Amino acid sequence: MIYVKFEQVMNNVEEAVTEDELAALLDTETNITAYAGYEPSGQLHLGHLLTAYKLIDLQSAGVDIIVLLADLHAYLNEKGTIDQIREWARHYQECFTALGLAEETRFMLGSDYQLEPDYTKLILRLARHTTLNRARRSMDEVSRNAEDPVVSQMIYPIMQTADIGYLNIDIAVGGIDQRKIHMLAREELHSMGFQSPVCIHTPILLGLDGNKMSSSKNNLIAVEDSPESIKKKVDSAYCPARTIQDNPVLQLYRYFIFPRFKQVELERPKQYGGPIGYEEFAKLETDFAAGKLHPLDLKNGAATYIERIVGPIRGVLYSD
RNA sequence: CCCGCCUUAACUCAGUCUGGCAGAGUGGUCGGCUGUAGACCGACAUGUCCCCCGUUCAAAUCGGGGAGGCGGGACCA
Repeated sequence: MIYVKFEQVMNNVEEAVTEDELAALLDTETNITAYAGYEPSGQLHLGHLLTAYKLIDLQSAGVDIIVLLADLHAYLNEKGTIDQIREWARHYQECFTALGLAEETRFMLGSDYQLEPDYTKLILRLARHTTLNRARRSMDEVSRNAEDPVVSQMIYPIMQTADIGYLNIDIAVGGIDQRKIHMLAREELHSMGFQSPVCIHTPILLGLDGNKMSSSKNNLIAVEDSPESIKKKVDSAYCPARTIQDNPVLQLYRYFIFPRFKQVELERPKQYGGPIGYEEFAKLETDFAAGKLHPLDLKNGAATYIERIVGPIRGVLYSD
């Protein structure tokens, strides 16, 4: 049973640091806590879902879940005014609830505790032990302006470290872009007498155009996208025939569709072979690589199934 | 506190000396070619020229004031 839990938690994960520690944690009887933090800014998109679904995996493995709506982090990272960010935070919580996190999930707003004296002291201790170079490098993948960083962006990683210690987190979940901050946290927390968190890192999705995902380039699918919008975005996605390397449409199948549907049925015009079904991603990928599956049929199916995943979330969001 | 440089399209930047319709590349949108997208070809759209005041028939451009960024200097009993 434990092995099954571990397999589920490790599915579609870029890395776990370390797998042994993770297995040991899942093996314990005592309650353990996992968390992921999100900067509330911009629409929630498929990239966010990757970590959110990982939290759900952990939840079903018996782990307590904290979702941190990191309003102060977003502020420190120049994502907007506090008021704008709070507005997004409310929206994020609605989205996370809608997408299937269980009722007992704890949602926390960073500012609810990050201004407490004890927390502040922890920040100062961490500041005392963290070099500027280390803090800056840890933010390379997280901050937008790699050059000309502001001091607040140096506070960001030590606050994230403080969160993990302060909230007694056993497992920190995040995209692989969080890696350097998490490694800093493991090192610093350990040397300061806290336990180091196990870290689970999900892949960073490629944008639909094959480049880095960016809200400003409109190459991502948001949970609020209409079926028409999803269809249009998938249609225009980069998808060279027989190429499985860095193919954003195949990513949709790997990370979203197959984990949720046991049987995937793709429509296809008779002249090209008629409908075809798959039970696992590997087989679909092999067929695509062999040229047995045309990109357009792949896209049509992806749009249909992604809508089936995102549609219900959108439905809950707009039900009131 | 002092000195120098920078700020123009979503991005990177020309243009400022010598005032005269706001530019290029990348990106974007639309179309053609492909049973998808990309590539390629064709077309289209970019805008608070950092802000304010002044000079002028006319200011991105000249003068004054200010803001933000970058670099240096000075201070270091």
